[in-house]
Amino acid sequence: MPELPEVETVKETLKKQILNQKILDVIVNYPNIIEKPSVLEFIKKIKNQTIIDIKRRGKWLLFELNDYYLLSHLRMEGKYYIKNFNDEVTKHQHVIFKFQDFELRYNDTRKFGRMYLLNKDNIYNNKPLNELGFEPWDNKLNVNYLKEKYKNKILPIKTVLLDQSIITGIGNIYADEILYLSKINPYKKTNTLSDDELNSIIINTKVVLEKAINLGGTTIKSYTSSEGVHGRFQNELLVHTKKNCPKNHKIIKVKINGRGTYYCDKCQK
DNA sequence: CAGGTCTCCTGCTAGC
DNA sequence: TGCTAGCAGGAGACCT
Repeated sequence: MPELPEVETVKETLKKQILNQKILDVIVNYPNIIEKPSVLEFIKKIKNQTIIDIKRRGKWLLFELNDYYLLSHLRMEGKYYIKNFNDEVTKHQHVIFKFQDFELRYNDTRKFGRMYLLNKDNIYNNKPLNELGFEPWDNKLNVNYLKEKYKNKILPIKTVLLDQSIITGIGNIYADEILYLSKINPYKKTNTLSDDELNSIIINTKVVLEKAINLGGTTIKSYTSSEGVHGRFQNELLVHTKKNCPKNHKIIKVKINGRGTYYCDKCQK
């Protein structure tokens, strides 16, 4: 599923493909994908807008247009495909952007993804971007910041790592990997973490996400095909979906706040 | 305010 | 073999 590294990869790929393209028309086959504004207004406003730039904030894709920002969250299964006009439209292709020579199709099996079309000014101070915490590489993400954010949290650290308002971009898979590398038990109450443990989380968040971005980037060449992206990072996972950890201890699978969680109780204390 | 639960969706799978 | 109930999961809504 798309987490920060996949979104970063999608962004870089799309930049090579659709920058400076003008949206001549848009077709919305499943209206619920469009969160704001109404579908009619969305279609009316986006017509004749040109893709000036593509950015990323957390797991959000930001398409900068002349007068608006198109924000797109892929959630579980959202993907973008470049297609020809005469390619068959399959049942999971919900939003189709038509350019002069080809089209961009938003594909989403579970229909969880969402799009916003927002006025260009002040997007970072409005929903949905205004409540996002620091990017993993932001200098302001330090031990003191986490201490302040974590001091009243008695929830398990696994749960809190997924809170996008503190650090943005960590998803379920990477949370498990970060905690393994940090040698922290996912059940550990967030407000009991030591400074060293907080520092480990900050460092390993960057390590895990950077590695995933690099691996995703290497396989992105196949992205323009109808097959989509198959990042290689999943071959590098240490605990998530694994039977044994790198030290060959048995991995435990549990549910923490409804999320499948893999960890090693010998390596993670 | 913090935390718990429900909801949205569909493809896949365990179990009969 | 074929059917179905149940599960997975990011994030917002709603409740306590």
